Amino acid sequence: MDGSCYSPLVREPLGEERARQLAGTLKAVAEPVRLRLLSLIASRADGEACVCELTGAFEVSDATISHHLKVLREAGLIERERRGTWLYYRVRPEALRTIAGALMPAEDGAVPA
Amino acid sequence: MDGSCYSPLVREPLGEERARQLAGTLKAVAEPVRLRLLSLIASRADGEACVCELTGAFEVSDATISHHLKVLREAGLIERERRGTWLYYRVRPEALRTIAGALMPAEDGAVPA
DNA sequence: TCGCTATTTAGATGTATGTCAACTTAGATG
DNA sequence: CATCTAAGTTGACATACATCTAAATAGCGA
Repeated sequence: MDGSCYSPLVREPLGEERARQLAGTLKAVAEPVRLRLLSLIASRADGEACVCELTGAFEVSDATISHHLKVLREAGLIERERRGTWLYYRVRPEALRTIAGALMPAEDGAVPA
Repeated sequence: MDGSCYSPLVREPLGEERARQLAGTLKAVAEPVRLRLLSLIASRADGEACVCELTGAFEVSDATISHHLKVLREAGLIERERRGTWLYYRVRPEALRTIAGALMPAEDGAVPA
């Protein structure tokens, strides 16, 4: 259901179905709070964070954070694990790599001036 | 206004402003028709396509295609050039590279188990 | 200038999305 | 069981967005 190996969209025209899938995943990422949540979780030394460590960093309500985490989770971008009272979230690097790879214009990392 | 050199969001927590910028660009891409437009233009041999070559590939109206092209253009993802009666669109690879680079989880391509 | 064609803009409409307050679920502990 | 805390769900609301039809603009050729 996820298509973990997209070829870059510059190589050949994207099919209708794949475009819908990719757009769905991208929509999950294309929101400021969700981007910061992803970044906040991913940039931790141990790669994980519990909800209580996340809610404080934003000006939106806990319910909204919970909603955004759900969106990210349903898009396959993060996963969670319960340890006692707390839930710990972790980023799924393959998912990030998939969308980054689909957008990357060329394999060689050369950046033109 | 574009911040052409994001460091990946996994490296350090994304600032509020940068998250807003990145999300804005990602929103432009996070739509099936726009993804296919991007792909259709980018995968051309000469790297460009005129509107008349694009409208036929979709089931939406010409006005809608025009709207999506405008969204992509305002996000800095494509540019256009007039030649006679027709407008030719071209992808800006740096823009794609910027968002891909911001999402890429690590420089080395190693996929953890 | 007049009309022809390619593309964009404007206004209208239905759907999707971000947000919050209030309520519920789940685990821990007395 | 009663209660406390962590996190998620529900329902409502306002805003954002994709789409269409109809009208407007911009080059080109006669």
